[in-house]
Amino acid sequence: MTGLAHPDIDEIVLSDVLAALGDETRLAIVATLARNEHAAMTCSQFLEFGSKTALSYHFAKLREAGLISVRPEGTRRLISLRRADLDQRFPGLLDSLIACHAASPAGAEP
Amino acid sequence: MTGLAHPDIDEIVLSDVLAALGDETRLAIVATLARNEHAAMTCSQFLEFGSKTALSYHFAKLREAGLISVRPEGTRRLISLRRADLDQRFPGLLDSLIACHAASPAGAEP
DNA sequence: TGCCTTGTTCAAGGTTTATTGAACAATGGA
DNA sequence: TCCATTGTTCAATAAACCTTGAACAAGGCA
Repeated sequence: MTGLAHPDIDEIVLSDVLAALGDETRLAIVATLARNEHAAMTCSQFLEFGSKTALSYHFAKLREAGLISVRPEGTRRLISLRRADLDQRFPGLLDSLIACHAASPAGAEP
Repeated sequence: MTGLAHPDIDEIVLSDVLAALGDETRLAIVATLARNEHAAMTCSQFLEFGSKTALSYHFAKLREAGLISVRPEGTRRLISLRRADLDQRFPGLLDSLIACHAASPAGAEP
């Protein structure tokens, strides 16, 4: 088992975080996670954003950048935003990003 | 002349901005511009970050993403952060990003 | 005029990215 | 046990990325 590597808090790199979010799909995933921080979300709840394979790829990107944590639970994976870790490493950044995305989502008025 | 196209304020896209900043070189360029917002900067002041050609490429990326404006002046180009435009489009984002970068620059302690 | 400086463009190259479909592993329930 | 569900891995592909060096354009100054 390779074991679902997550970077430590102080291994989270700003440019990696921004590169991970510099993609509409991953930005939408993170925004969705932020909107549902109370609930535990699984990969299959994001199928509107892409195929299973594509999602697996994007979740790996987000996990390696330190944005999300992935915890196996039975046959599925519970996904969550690393809100506390990110707030500690980059205070205010996540809120700022999410507010900006909410104010101008990808599919704004034509 | 193709004419140095700059996106309008409402054409600036969040994921494009983040993708542009998801690169150490461009992040460092923007941080430098933010630190010297009073002065007018030219391309050659950034040679520590890469070759002429590489810089030309990165400046084009930043310009197309809406982060900087480039104004020809004689034989050189005056580069500036689109601070006001960005603050209008994404309030607080630029300050947040710059603060995060300043708190954990690329070349932190080994 | 001629030269120097500043910066762009081009073609080439190697790397990384994002997507797809097929095959696989593991859990859980009938 | 068999089967459905969940999600990963693999190989392949097309596109985008970043860097390089050589060549070019244009302004300023002698």
